[in-house]
Amino acid sequence: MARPKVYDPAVLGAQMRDVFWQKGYEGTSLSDLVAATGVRSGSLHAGFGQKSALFAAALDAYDEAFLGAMDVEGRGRDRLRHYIDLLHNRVTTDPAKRGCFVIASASEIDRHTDENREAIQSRIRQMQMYIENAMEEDGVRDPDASAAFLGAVVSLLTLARCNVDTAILRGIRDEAKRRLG
Amino acid sequence: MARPKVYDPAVLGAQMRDVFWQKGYEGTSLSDLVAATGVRSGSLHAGFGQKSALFAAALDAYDEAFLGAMDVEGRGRDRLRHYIDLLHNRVTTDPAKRGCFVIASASEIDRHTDENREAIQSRIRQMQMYIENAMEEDGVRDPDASAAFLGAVVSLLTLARCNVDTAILRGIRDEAKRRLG
DNA sequence: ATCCTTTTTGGTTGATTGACCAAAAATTCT
DNA sequence: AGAATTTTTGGTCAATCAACCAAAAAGGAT
Repeated sequence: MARPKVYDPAVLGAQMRDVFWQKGYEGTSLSDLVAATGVRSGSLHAGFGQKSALFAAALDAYDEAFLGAMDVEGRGRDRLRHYIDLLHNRVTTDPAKRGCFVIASASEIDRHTDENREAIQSRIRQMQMYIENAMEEDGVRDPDASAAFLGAVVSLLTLARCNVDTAILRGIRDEAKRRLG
Repeated sequence: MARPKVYDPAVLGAQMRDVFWQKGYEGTSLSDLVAATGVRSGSLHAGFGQKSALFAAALDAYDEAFLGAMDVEGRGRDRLRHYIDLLHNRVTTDPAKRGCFVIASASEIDRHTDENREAIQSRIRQMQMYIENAMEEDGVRDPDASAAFLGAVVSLLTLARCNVDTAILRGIRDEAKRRLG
């Protein structure tokens, strides 16, 4: 009884995610989004809301890549070893060197709305809990080791954008695995 | 034989540094800079050049805080232990939670000019060499340990902005020191 | 005191930004 | 076919952006 949407909100979210991912929040304009999606600004506003809502949708579309990727095989610290291998591999083979959308967004967290700020921080907290839970599968509760592992993930994803020597990224990965015992 | 500058370029650089530091590169406008410095945009352009040159000056004004702070007492890995203590302390007591200007700039590195991109990366490289040199003072050459320490610094400075549990920041600091032996 | 040089002022520029809206188009249901 | 409903189109809107410039102001040198 109504005109159907011509775009798929899910693929639209993914397209916007890629733009925000590469250009940052302030760095992407509405017209950037229009150019990347082929959807006019009027439709974007009607379908989602203002810019901050577009970003929220982009963040949702990223979950599969960041938190979803944590569903990796193994148990306990084995899963963490596989996870950081996966991250390192993904990050070093990305020709665009985009690093991680969440971490990049965290670095410009001041410029987000309260709502999106919370959404970003929540994802980092989820990462922290994922790490702690994985270690507890081995009966290990070591807050400092968890923090160090989270730090390794964060630094890996940050430095991936910076053209640093690849030996550094490898070193961070290997040390993180070594520390797990 | 000419009208003297009414502003001190050094303090002007420091003022601009603080604005860029808090708001990011794209996030700060010329009028932000004018408001913070009291110097009109015409003078800024005449004295420095376009926006990217203003940022370069701000980056220079930061060196004392980032690389200059590495002149901490001790030798070898002792110096690294003091350094990360200093960083942790500085970062956790900053009410504005600004983290590190260089790391924050690295996260939006795509949006900088080639020149500033290089300036940012160069500072990270300097940090890496500082770490390696410090370890070599103890006769230790351990690229993975250096990478891990650099990772700890980067993650500490990144997460400092994100309202994460302070225990995480402490954990990252302590693990970095522990790994040094 | 007057010239000379440089800084500063105060403004304009054209482009771009995010936000919004009314009218046209598209589709399903009756 | 026509009514109802939603999306899309294409545009406007004020605000802001970075960049630049001519003229006024401020000294130091002579």
